Amino acid sequence: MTNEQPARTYWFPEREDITIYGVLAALSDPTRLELVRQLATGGERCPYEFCDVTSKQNLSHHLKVLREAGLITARYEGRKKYLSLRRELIDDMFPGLLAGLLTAVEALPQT
Amino acid sequence: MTNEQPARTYWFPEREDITIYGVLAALSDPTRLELVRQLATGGERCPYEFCDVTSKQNLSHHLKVLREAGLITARYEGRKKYLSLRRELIDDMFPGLLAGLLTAVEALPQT
DNA sequence: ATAATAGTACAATGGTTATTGTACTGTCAA
DNA sequence: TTGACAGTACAATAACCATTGTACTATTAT
Repeated sequence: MTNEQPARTYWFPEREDITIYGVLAALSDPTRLELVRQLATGGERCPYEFCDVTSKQNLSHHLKVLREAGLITARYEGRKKYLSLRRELIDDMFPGLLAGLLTAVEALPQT
Repeated sequence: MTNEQPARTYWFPEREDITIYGVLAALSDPTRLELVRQLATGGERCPYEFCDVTSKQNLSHHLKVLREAGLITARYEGRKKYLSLRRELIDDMFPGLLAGLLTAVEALPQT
């Protein structure tokens, strides 16, 4: 049988569902901050490209946290899944926040 | 007997002890974000001026978290204690972070 | 001295969360 | 069909944390 929809679909928060507390809490974890850093500097990524960051179960968990906080979105192309930062939205809601954060993260001693 | 020192002295982190993770974690709590907001907009404050934010024990706890994260410092003048943001240090280490954050917090629907 | 004020220390509790192991679904290549 | 790959769901555990209650210290005012 045919399935026109992507294999799995999730809930993504709208603008009014996103809070500064949720965003900050999502960003306050080293693993998630690293994911955000790579998405910010490298653009779209597939989840399996983050396998060196942590285990796949934990990766799935952290991606869920980032998604529910409103920080990332996903695009399905064929059978592949591409993650990306919701940069315009976050920059519009919290101007300077991501920029300042990424500047600080890039200046960290060890990548 | 005389006591030349302030009644209580604490450890305050130096620049090399301050991490982006600690700062973000400290800022990801609504209570602490409110304290930081008031310190940023109103300048120096005495702890008892925050009694309307939460209980004094909890206030003491959150101020400790903010202090150990490197976000605030204290000045003793006579018997009074004045809290303030370590604004120059944070702005130097994480440019744009506090500014973007405070912009977002000030834009929140309810203060 | 006594009471009031400002602040902290400590224990307890309930809730959250990061991590791991196991198991499952769906897709692709052989 | 079989196996490998990509990803998720769920349970369990351990750690962390926000909050509150009780008790304590130190200082000031009466």
